Amino acid sequence: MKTLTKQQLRIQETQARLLEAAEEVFVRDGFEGAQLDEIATAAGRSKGSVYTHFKNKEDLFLALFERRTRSYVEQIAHKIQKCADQKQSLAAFRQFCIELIRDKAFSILTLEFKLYALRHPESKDRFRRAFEISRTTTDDRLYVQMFGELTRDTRADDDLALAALGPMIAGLILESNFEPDILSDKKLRRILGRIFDALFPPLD
Amino acid sequence: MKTLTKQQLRIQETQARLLEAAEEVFVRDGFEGAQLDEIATAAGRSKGSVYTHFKNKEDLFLALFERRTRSYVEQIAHKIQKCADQKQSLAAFRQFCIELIRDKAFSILTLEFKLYALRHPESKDRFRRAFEISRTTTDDRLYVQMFGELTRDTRADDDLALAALGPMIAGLILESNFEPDILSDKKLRRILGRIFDALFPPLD
DNA sequence: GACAAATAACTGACTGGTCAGTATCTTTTT
DNA sequence: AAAAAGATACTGACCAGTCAGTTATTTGTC
Repeated sequence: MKTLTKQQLRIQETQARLLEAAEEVFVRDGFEGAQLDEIATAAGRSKGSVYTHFKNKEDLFLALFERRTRSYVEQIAHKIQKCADQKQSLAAFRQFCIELIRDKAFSILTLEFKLYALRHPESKDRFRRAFEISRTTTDDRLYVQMFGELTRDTRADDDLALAALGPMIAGLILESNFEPDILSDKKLRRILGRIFDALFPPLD
Repeated sequence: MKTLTKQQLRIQETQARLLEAAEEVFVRDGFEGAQLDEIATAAGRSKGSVYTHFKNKEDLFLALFERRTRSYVEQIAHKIQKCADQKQSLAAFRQFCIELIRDKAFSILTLEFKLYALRHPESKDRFRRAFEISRTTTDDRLYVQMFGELTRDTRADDDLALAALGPMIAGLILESNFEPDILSDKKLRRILGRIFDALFPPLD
């Protein structure tokens, strides 16, 4: 690892600060509602500085989402890789789902992001790529780790299960973040348990 | 039904037109992005006219959502009531879910609505009430119709099932509307089938 | 004629993006 | 080692465009 110059360090810090502040403001006010001035100020910089590091508001938004997504993908990949068998990795995955669901900021960001992408077809490709990060990376590793090579023949069914799991989690994210008093932690676990059992019946 | 004067008819028409136009624009551009001017023009009226019928932008948005929700609630309630037995009403409900999931405009509206409510605690109560319309009304009727009085003793489990069903559908709405090429109609039906079977196992 | 709906011009606050100038760090020259 | 030259992150004032909401006026119905 090569040492960074003072300037490079400063750049890194500025970008990190801007992204952190951006997350707070974007989550609170949404893309349209967020003001670059406020983000910059919260980051201890000026608005012009945002434009030194990012092309425009959208670019900042995208960078933020990519960073967050990448971080999550790395986390889950790391956890799954440490697991000894399929049962264990399935359990790890389930636990991970709960954490994901409980991450309110990320949930809102994702929603906001999807809505934005939907409404800006001209930049849809860039956004799609950001989502691909999570989909492709996790899916492949999960397949091998959770279902193993053994289940290749029943892959069609696993496909269905995975296809159902995504929406399921998205839905729980919605519900738990928007009506937190309705969906207690205990209930969330029970629901997830039931869903997992239904979608991934134990092999026999 | 009492006959309406010409003026009253005109008012009704104006409101209906405004709401229709509002739906189109709100769905396409989101709450912040939507412009009252465009809504009014699309409705064949002027912006000022919006303010004769609605308090402000938020009020228009809310009215729109309430109308749509109420309409859906009435539809499902009507369909379920026509069913002869529990099995039939469960099937009707499943079919209804598919229609709901495929209603892109309503899906986006709901999301936008939830995000708005989340960010405007001062009017959270009004919004909550709008959601209550669907929750309470459907839940109660569904209980009796789908599970009947017989299952009161196992109600705890049904509670869980219903609690899981909401998010599930919300998730499918998300997935199917934002990545339509991924979730085909056939797959959607299969997923729903699996979920329903898992959540509402046939009584024996 | 009274009253309310509809119009259209207007206002005022707001904000994304720009840019000329400054401060700070790095590289080159002597 | 010091100074000069170069590079670039950063600033902050500014502008042009936008848009929710208001108001004065007109139109149409009962």
